[in-house]
Amino acid sequence: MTRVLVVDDEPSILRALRINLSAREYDVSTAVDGTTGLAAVARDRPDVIILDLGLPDMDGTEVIHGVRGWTSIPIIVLSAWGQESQKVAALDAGADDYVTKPFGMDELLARLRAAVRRASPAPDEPVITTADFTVDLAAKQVLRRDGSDVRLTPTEWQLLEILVRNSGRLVSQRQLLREVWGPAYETESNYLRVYLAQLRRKLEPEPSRPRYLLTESGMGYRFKP
Amino acid sequence: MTRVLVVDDEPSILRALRINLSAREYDVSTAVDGTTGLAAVARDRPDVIILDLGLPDMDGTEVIHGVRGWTSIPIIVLSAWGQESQKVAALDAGADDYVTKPFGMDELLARLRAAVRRASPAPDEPVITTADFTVDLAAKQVLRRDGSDVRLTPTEWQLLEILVRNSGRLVSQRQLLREVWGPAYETESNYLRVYLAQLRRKLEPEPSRPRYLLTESGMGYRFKP
DNA sequence: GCGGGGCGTTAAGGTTCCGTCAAGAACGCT
DNA sequence: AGCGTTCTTGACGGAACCTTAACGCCCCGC
Repeated sequence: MTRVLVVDDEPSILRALRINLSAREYDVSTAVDGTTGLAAVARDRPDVIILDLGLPDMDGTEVIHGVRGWTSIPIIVLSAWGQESQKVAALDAGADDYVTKPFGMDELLARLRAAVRRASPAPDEPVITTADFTVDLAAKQVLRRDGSDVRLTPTEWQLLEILVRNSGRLVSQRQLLREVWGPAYETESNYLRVYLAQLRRKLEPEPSRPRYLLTESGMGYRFKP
Repeated sequence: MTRVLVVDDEPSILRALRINLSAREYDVSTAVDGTTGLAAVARDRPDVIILDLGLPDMDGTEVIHGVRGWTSIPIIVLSAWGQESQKVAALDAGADDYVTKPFGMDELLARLRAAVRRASPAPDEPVITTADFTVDLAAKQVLRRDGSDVRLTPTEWQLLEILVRNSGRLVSQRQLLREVWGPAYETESNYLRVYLAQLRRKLEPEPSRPRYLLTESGMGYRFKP
């Protein structure tokens, strides 16, 4: 769940944001001035900060500098209309975006999504580990326990990937054939026998007695982690 | 020098931006519609794109999608006042920022700086070391173990940089071709064979038996540190 | 006990993919 | 304009890969 920290001294805005963000499955925390805001950043480590420039205790750019001193958490600045120079100063201080009040909630949410998207370029990096090997889907690599890597051909890899992505679940022969070879090959179960044997020879400690790549006779195959 | 591509059909805006950006040491190129804009992106590889949504030939979000399909170059969208929903659509399509016309030049410049700063930080370690050579991404330099530097052509360097930045991960041929030569060359795997051979001749102790620049037949290439 | 279907294994052919070389075109610099 | 570097393009031998067929095994029903 994405964590948002809102730093603003106006209760009405705080309330509006809390309601709208919570409704969209954000985890919201708030602070009413720069000092507690900086403390909250350090404590909560939010994924994104919404910062009002008009704070009672310190200048907005100071808060930005205070945050940028040690982290690159995205900051979206909020402030009253006009104030062109303030805008420039905030962006140059290290803010990521700027929204002028009054603002549309949809726009703020869109900018929020954009900021979070930019900050987290690696959406998922799944690695499946067994007692004998690890499968790294992002790197397209299989490593043995001793660190040596297993060379897989494109077809072998496609097959393994589907089975691993459905870890523990039974995958039917038809589905495997369709996803690897195409819909026209749904009955060529020969291919599966050949390639499963090759995968077992490369991955299983005892290929003749499979521990990870299991056959469910007449139905399909299953990867057991 | 930072390269900026401006896509807009209004000559006055084009002219104003060209003058202001050039004066601030940006390298400016322009395009007057979406089609030539997309072509210019592939050809010029700008560091940032300023895109007007009101183009004569295609919808702005289409242009954004066309760019986001293969690269994450920052996009700053320009458009007439109001149009809240357009704003949201553009940001969700992958734009990085949004400025409404009429805009202050100072604000645009500040947002430009913010976009460039976000896109090109050097947060990770820019030096990769192997037993035979070190790659310094920041200095764009490769040094042999004995200290002599390896001369790489621009294309060789681009290729090596992508592989090194994805150290250990498999990079598909399509991705390499797209990022080095552009989306139109996705099938020219010939180029990869030629340049990989050249890189190996310059970097590998035994070019015919590669240790760092590995081929995965039918899938892509991998840099192994 | 017998036959058949599903599965595992192996190996040979044919196809695709890769490494290598070289020559001409395009580019940049003086 | 001339020169050197770099990029593009084509061809070829060899390696890697996919397809296909054949054979033996096991389990199950008859």
